[in-house]
Amino acid sequence: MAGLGLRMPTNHSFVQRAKLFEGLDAASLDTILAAATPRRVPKGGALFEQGDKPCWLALITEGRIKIGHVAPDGRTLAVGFLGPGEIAGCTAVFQRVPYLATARAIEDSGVLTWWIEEVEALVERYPKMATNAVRIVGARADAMLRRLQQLSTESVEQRIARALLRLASEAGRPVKGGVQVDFVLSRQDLAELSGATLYTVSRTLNVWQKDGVVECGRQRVVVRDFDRLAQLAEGVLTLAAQPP
Amino acid sequence: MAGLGLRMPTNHSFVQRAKLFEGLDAASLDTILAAATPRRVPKGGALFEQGDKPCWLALITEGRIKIGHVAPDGRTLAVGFLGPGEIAGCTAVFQRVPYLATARAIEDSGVLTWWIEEVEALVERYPKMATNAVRIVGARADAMLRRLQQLSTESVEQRIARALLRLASEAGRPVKGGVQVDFVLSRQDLAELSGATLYTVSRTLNVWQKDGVVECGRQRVVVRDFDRLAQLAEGVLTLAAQPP
DNA sequence: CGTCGACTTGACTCGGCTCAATGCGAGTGG
DNA sequence: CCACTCGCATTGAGCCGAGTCAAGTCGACG
Repeated sequence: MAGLGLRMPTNHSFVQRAKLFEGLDAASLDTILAAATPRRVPKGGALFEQGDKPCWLALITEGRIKIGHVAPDGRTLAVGFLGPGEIAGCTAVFQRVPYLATARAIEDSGVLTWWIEEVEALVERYPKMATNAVRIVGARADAMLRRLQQLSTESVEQRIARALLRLASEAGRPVKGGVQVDFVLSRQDLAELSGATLYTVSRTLNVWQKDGVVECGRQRVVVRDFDRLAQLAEGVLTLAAQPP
Repeated sequence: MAGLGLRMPTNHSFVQRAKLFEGLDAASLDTILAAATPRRVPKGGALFEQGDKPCWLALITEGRIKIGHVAPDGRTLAVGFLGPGEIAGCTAVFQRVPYLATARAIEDSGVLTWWIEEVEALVERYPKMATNAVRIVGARADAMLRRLQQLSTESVEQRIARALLRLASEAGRPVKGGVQVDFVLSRQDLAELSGATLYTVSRTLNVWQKDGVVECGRQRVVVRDFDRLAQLAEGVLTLAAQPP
């Protein structure tokens, strides 16, 4: 806690805004913040690894964390990308089961962490946190169910469109002529998010680019036409290989 | 509460064993049971429908409930089948969001229900319930993630094998020469569980039957060889259409 | 300037979906 | 007790979306 200097107020505001601490008064928030350890995670570093027993909860203050799950056969599924204000590790920590995914920084990041013992003590002291946790975990379960539904009924093109739409709205930065996903995003990442191969993602993106829906470069995607991307996601529109 | 007669002790034991009420003392359990309304749900009846605003939580005491999610385009995904001792509706009720799936009785069933207002009052009074709820919802999120992984990386044959394996171990009744899934289970149901079509399920099951792994009839499946079914689930073994 | 990782593109293959026809078992009502 | 019927299940033929593999090209960075 000592030596944080100017960063303290910033951390305070993150804690204040986090859904997990919603409804708590200023004094409680102070106590909670006092129990946190700030950490830096370099690009490529892991916050926790799939299979590790749960040791801490992390509130992201800066940077971007990729949550990924790898199957026994080595194939990877991207669960999501988390940014400032979001919490990583909560399903594992609150359930006291091993992390079911790996959290890795895709750029230099900063987080606040709470040891699992502290989390449990805090929950005991502030029961409101438990009900907040149910909502957070529940929302995650809902999101999974929706993805499951989409994966089993929709085409790859639709799923890629949905993934992009979500990224652009959650982590979009306005640039001239569109909205850019605000972190490095490879074709491989998009493939892992949408349950496709990087080849199919590449082809699809190029077709869309020719039609002006997106503009893309090396590890970078700009959404140019939200409406048409939404239509692609709904399956109303298809651009993926029509005969000449 | 009056007029339950002999059923009371039975209900009590269900409440006692439910994960949601774990760690509560007898007096608390009595209070909780007193707040419950027992209900009968006829075969085909709905306990709640996808999209309804959450009104109650249900603990199943008898019968079998199918949880299904339908996509806008009408295709259905089976989330799972719940039996005695399991709880339906908890993700929606604790989050206070509309039910994201429909719960329908596939045979005449009995449940204990708690109105959402009562649930919230009980949680307020017994904070332990909130932490139990986090675990239940978290386990559901985990299960979804695992299915998502399987759906995006494994073959249809593997997924059907997994679905059957789970059903047989969760709701299996020993019969001579194997374990039978203890409720009516159509090919369509298996398809919705594994993300396949009923045609593929039918074909797959027939191949397995010829090899003695399962035995199946109208809305009925008996697992004869657990080991080989497990191998099929892991992808170590394949029976699905080898050339003569 | 060389190397390496990200990306593109083409050719080929095939698992599993679609559609359509038919079979079969279990209730139901005469 | 039989015939009807309805919903579940089987089976075949055909096709196509998307995965796989193999060569590339391009751009960044040391």
